[in-house]
Amino acid sequence: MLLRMSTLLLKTLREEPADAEVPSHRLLVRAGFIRRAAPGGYTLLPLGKLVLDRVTAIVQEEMVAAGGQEVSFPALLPREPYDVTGRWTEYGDLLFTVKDRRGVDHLLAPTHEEMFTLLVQDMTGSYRDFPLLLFQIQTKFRDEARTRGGLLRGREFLMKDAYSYDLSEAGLIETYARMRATYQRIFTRLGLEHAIVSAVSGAMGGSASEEFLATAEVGEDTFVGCTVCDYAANTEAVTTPAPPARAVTAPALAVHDTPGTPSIASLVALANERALGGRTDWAASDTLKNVVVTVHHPGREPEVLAIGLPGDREVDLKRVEAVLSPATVTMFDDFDSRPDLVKGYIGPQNLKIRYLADPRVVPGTAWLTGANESGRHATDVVAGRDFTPDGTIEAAEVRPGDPCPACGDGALTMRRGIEIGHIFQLGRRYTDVFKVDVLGTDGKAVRPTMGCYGIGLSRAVAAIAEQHHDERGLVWPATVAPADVHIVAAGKDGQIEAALTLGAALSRAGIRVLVDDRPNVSAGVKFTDAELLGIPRSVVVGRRLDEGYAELRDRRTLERTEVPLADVAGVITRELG
RNA sequence: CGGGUCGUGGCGCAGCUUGGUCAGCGCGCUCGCUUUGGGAGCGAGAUGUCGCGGGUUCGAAUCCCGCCGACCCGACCA
Repeated sequence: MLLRMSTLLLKTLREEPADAEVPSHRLLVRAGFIRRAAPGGYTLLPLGKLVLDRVTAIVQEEMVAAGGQEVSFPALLPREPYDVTGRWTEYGDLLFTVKDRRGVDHLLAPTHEEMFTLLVQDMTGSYRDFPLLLFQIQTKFRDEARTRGGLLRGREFLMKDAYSYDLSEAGLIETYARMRATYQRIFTRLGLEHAIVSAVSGAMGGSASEEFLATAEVGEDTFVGCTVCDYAANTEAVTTPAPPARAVTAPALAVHDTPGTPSIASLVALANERALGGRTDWAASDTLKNVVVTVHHPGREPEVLAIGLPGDREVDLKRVEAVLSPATVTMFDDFDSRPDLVKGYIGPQNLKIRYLADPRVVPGTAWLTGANESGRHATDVVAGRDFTPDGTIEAAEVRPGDPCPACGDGALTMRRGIEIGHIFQLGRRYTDVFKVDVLGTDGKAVRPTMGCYGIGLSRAVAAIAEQHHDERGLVWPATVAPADVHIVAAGKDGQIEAALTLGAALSRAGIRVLVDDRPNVSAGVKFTDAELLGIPRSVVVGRRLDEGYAELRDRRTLERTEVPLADVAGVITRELG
């Protein structure tokens, strides 16, 4: 490959695009890799397309090596299969739907579980056809409420989605493990530093679920790690270690007048002021905060639910929803209709609604909490004596410094990441609804169990840019760079010709070459552009050409070395290994 | 979907409060000459439905209403 900048469709921008905020978006636009074309949609320019193709090739290669077979479905699909699985409605506003000229409903697919499963149903019949691992690389559509970050979150994006079909749980577990290892290889080859975090499986159902997060400050996902062990998890999936139950030593429950204290802060202040229970060292963590939420179970009446947690913690509704999935949860606000729920003064004693408590609320713990009367609170409200929760719930926000649930020794740290991959054991949700049965070795029907494995390819390009840049521009990993070497003809006279001659020689040796052969462009501009474009090595054919020397530059370290022109091909070939 | 900021040549911006030589600046682009190792110099040029639609007015980039779009925060997010 030999690209000449004199004819390449490329325009680098000297100034920052005003509508780009995150580094990857800014640099990809400024360096001429992408250009916005539609709300949440980007045109890949020649250089951007080269990078995406290299990313895609790596993914294809590893998927095939893992036993995957590539297929390709239409992106425009009929409604019916999605009605069968319920996703036409369950997917909600995120689903891009279209009507054809006859008014018939179609959708622009966000994922393809239905189509893959129907294909498997159509083309298999015997245990001999399994296990099966199919994948495709397809444009996916989601009517995102808010697109952001250029390629990071668009309404249209390129995704590799794979689905495995096994006839046994053991087979699924084995396939899942193989895909997990494959993903680690893929992301390592892409140069992406990543964490594998346990995730909740969400509305898709299924048991094991892990997300691959490329660490980046601009990432939308917060995940926790441990200072001691290798635990990593999405905040939704973090479990709280429960302290051991205690013997009841607290005195009997006592009710106090606490006027004007509907908030934890005001309650703690008043409790100390009045020395409730003889104490003046009340802290928010001594109080039990009781929050009322409305749980919207699909197809059922909403449930009003109370959640108890230490008063120094906020409720994290995402964590609550993760537990109660597929139900959605909102804060309850219709206190007028429930005189039994006294806003600001709710206690767990004698509640008429279901009450779930934070795991820290173990039997024997004594709390300062509401007395279920306006302007009154109670001290020494003891779990297991004065109230018994209907269960525990992971509702409290996770904080840095919280104890690690895995090793118990370390503290949790919080970092941000870009979700670039997600794998999970889907189970039989889809094979059940489509009644996919095949004959087993004993002649009896067996229902395959599924795994699902996705990688956002266009997003991965952005994630790579996010992790590999400096103040001068992009710094592509060699594995995905649009070219292996960037030859800069720095000056006048024969330098452009010499650069092109060198480029042709390298190209013949199988090296991807970009030559800056633009006439009448000053060396300074060419150097700046080379640094912005981020091709890992460049060769400057310039002032020492007459002496037979070129200059090699390393984009990452910015190191320069003089090399005899005749040796350039050899040096680069050696570096490429 | 809520809150905020913003839409003016390809890009970055000024002008808007106070309607009337305000359609302007820098970069980029074209042509000529010079220059050529760190975003060159001089000269001459081209490029705008001022996001879209309606309204007010003798007159609207400027005021009013509606819509669309972008970005940020939040909600949402296989």
